[in-house]
Order: sequence, then C-alpha cells, then structure tokens
Amino acid sequence: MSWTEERIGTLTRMWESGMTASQIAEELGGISRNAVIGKAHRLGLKPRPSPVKANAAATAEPAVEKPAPVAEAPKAATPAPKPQPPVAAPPPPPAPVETADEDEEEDVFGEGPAIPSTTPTAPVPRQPELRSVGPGGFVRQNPGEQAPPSTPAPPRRLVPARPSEAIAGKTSLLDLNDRVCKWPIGHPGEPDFHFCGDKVNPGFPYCVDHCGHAYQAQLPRRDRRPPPPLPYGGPRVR
DNA sequence: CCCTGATTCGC
DNA sequence: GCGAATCAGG
Repeated sequence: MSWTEERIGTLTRMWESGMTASQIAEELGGISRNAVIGKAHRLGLKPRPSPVKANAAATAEPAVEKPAPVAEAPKAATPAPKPQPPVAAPPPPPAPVETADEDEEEDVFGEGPAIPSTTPTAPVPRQPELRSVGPGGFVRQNPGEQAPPSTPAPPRRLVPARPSEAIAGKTSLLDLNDRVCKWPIGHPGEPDFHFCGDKVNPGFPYCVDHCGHAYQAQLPRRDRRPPPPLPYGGPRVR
C-alpha cells in the first residue's frame, strides 16, 4: 500500500476530525495504526491530545534537577487541563436556516398580544421529556414531535470500505471528495453502506436534497445535542 | 489487560 | 519515506 493523494487526504481529514489512529488505519485498510501515526507526523499534522504527551519531559530530560526541595509553593501545580476529548470536528458550516431569536425576550415594542386577558405569558412548565435513545446514540422521535435535527448517521466506529459487490458503483468512502454529497446511506458495518455521492450543494458537504435534511430549524438549546461529527469530509471551509 | 499517541530506528 | 517496535500514559 502506498500513500496516494487520496489516502493522504482521507487520513488528513479523519485525523483532523478527531478519529483515532486505529480507526483511521482500519478505515484505510491494509495498514497499521502505527503507519497512520507515522504518516500523520510526517505530514506535520500532530496536534492531538496524547495520553503520554501531557507530562512529557520525563524522558530525555536529564539535566533538570530540582534546585531546592524546600517548601515549594504547591499552588501552581496545575499541569495542563486538557478539555479536549477526541471528539472535535465542527459539523456543517453555516446553517442556511435562520430561526428567529432563540432567547426569550420581552416585547421590545410592547406590541404584544391583543389579548390582555389571562395567561399573559404562557407558564410553559418545562417538562422533562422522555426520550429513548437508539443504538447509535440517536434520540428517537417522540410521537407527534417534529423531526429533531439529527445528524445523519453518526458512526461511532468506522468500517473498512472493502471492495464489495454490494457497493459496486456506489459512492464509497474512498470516493468521497469535496464535490460529492457525503450523506451516508445505510449504516457503517452494513455491506452496502455507502454515500449519496450526488453533486454537492456548493459550500456544503451535502447535495441540495440532503442539505434539507441536515439543516433544519434549531431547537432550543437545551434540546440540542452536541454534534456527532460526520465521519470525515469535515469542515471544508471555502 | 485494553486503549491512546509519540518516538525510534532499520529498512 | 515508511512502519514495526517500543515507549509511556490513561
């Protein structure tokens, strides 16, 4: 296996999307995670929270001796908070759908309701909604509820896009580029898992049709959930 | 044990 | 340049 332009591109996108080296290796196929890491380093794209790197200098740092074990102020003993779980990858760029204010505001112009009667402002007892969660971490839709803006199919674990008859002629992982719709069809692991592959809506990772699915009116913040990043083909900013 | 990324070093 | 071996932390 060699590092073709395509494979490097996939590696880069996946790496920057926060995929682990193992996942990337598995995805690219026929390659070890060491190879991925090695390549990533050679490409110069390192910045990733490393479990080992946090407290480096333990190795190859012989000259550092402690000057005085005297009562050292223990306050500055804050190594480095790493609030960066490997889940990154800002999802889709600009949401075309612009909802009105999401902040509850008073009527700035007092042009309020023509009904001065009771129930001035609906009490709105925020009731905790019961939700069920699907296998992939999806929030299932409650009966009578508008479809939540769920990201397509957030695969937790990517699956090698092995050449298979099922995906013959379909848009496979390796076929992804900036011009085709990256909307997943099916689920990773299934033999015929592939991608939409239509021409993208310029500036978006999906075709016009799937943009309609991907971008919907926003829910209140509390009902929003962190964006499971798309597999790859991340934020192509243009 | 499993996982992770980093680094080394022979090829 | 490549990647297995190794290291080291979680």
